[in-house]
Amino acid sequence: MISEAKNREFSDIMIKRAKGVTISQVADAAGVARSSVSRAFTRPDMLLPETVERIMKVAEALGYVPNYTARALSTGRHGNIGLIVPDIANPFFPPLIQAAQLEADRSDFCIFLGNTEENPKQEDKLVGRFAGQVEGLVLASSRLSDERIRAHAGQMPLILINRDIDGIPRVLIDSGSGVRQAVEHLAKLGHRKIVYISGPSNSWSNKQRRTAIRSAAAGFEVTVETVPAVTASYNSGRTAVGAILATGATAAVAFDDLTAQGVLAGLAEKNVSVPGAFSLVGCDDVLGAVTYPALTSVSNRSTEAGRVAVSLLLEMMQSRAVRDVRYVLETHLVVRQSTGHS
Amino acid sequence: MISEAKNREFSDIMIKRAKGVTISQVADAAGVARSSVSRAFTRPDMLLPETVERIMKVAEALGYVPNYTARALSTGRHGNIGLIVPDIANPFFPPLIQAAQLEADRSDFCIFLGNTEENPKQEDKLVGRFAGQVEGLVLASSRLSDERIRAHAGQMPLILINRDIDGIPRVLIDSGSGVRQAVEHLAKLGHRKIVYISGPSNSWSNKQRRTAIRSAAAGFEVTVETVPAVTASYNSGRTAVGAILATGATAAVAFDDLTAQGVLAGLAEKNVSVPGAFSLVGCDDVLGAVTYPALTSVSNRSTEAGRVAVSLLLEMMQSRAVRDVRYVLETHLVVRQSTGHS
DNA sequence: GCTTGACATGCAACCGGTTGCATGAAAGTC
DNA sequence: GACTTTCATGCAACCGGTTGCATGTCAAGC
Repeated sequence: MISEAKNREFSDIMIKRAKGVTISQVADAAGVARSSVSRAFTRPDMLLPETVERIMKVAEALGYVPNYTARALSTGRHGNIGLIVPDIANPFFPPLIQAAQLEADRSDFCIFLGNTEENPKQEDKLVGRFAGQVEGLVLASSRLSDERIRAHAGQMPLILINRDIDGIPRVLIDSGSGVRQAVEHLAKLGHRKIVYISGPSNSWSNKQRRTAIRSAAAGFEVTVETVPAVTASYNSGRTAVGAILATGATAAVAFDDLTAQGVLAGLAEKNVSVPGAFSLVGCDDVLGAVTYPALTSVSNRSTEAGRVAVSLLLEMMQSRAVRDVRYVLETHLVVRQSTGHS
Repeated sequence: MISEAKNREFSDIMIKRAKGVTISQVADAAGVARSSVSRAFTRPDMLLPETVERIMKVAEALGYVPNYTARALSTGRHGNIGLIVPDIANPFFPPLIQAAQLEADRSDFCIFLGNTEENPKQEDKLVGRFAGQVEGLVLASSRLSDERIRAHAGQMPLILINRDIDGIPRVLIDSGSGVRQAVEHLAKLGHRKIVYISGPSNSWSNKQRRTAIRSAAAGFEVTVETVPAVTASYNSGRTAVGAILATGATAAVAFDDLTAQGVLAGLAEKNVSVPGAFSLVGCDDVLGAVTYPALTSVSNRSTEAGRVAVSLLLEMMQSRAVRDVRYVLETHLVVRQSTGHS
């Protein structure tokens, strides 16, 4: 199971790592002041072109690389932004992270990633830990209290994704629009009683979806019952199946695709055919065509959310002002094979 | 689609962010030297308990938070490690990232995440960008050349995941063992000709899997043909189906589950039943029970790989020595429903 | 030919901590 | 009581850059 290289006697070698070349060494070698070397890298227009060239040549030869930490100390700018998510392993987040990173990269910013395991304490700790090292922060689906978020927003530029707090710039994926379409779709298929399989109780999206379902159902003369699934996961969906069937409903909307996937598995175990005997709709559309039957789901716009959040953050950092932005991304229903007539 | 808060007239507010409290302010307020404040936080045993307590009280009252950037500049330790992956959206990586983060967190380290989009240039750029800000680096499935990796390893502690370079500590997921089991499994089911659907040509795992299949096949009197899928993705698997069927093989092993999933879709489109008319094995077991039919796959140990890599890195950073470690994680075949008699 | 201005470069302070060494007071030794 | 030891604290240099201001040079202006 574990194997290491044979030649253990040669295996411990002291590191002879090149202790980074500094600006002073370049300055000496090039016969200029440290400030000139600094300027050659940051404001070459202040120097004679030939001076810049000479410095660059020497720097190159010596293998000089600017030290970002030192630069950050004097300028206050580190070129990093933090991104905190509750669960990287949830397929909703990787595309968001990817998009955020891409957008950050366009402005030469690096992303500090934090994973909170859905734990507010861990989230608080990470924010504190990031504080000195990033210029701004994006909190995706934060599990923190409004007060804590406000407190952190007072310390540094902060953008929220899927969390709606007045006065703090936020990007919201409005799954309400898609969820309403889902209810309408189910109603048209003849379903009269549906279940909402809820997600984490401190999730803004969960509240939003539950509310949207209730209000939409009222309009279509459909009754709704809520069955909790505790966390957003395959297993909690699977174990919720008993409770779901006990309600007598003929269709369900799950908090997210992961939960829906668990429900699909649970239904299959109980030999309830989908969509023959039961219709199921997911949310976030992260599994879509992959499940069997292919899951009808509410589209997600996590990629755009990540991109927009970072772009708003960068703008905010640059203007050094905070605008009360509320950027809403609408969603829609993607019909596949997991829904049918009642 | 886009909505912003109504009260635009109030929306631009200059930031009045608390400009961080410094050690000097705490020192003045507590009537001690800056060094004492510093020690109160880093080596309280050097000070009288009552002095520490007084300093802490003042610091608390002022809302002092140590500046990690400044600390890093003088100590050379920033408490960050970098993790670079080729594609966050590939389900192989999130569990790895999560495990790495968890392990780092246990020692109070933060993770800098980099996504290279499978692009060596981007990877090189990110490494450079991280250089000043992290104490060590983990490169997962690096797409860089051996030379570049060696160069970077000379600059800072570096651990590789799924890349086998002599002299550089590495954690390898040996899919060879699982792949051999897959070939044996297929041979026992009566398959005499199988296809290996290859992945990225610069991927170490790809080479390893291809080699393992060939050598295993020889032992079981099975012939192997290779069909390229260019990148590791759903689409490239799907488009490869024509070429796969053209070989006349009755079974295939795909570079990874994503590719296999695409192949499944492609086969379904062509009305080739799985496992009735064709058997398929994936790799990495990231989709497993989710596909239809449930995919037989080679287990992945990405979680352990992430954990072990970070733990080796931390050890290496502490000892300031580099050991030629080659940590191998074996895999095995997980049989599900996508394989059957020929 | 002297003044003025533009401009390239250098000087030195600063960012916010850390740390080796010096200092001085209290405690211990004979 | 003088002498050493111990130890809490302060001093000041340092980490590697950035930047406002001073300086010196050279060409243009009159």
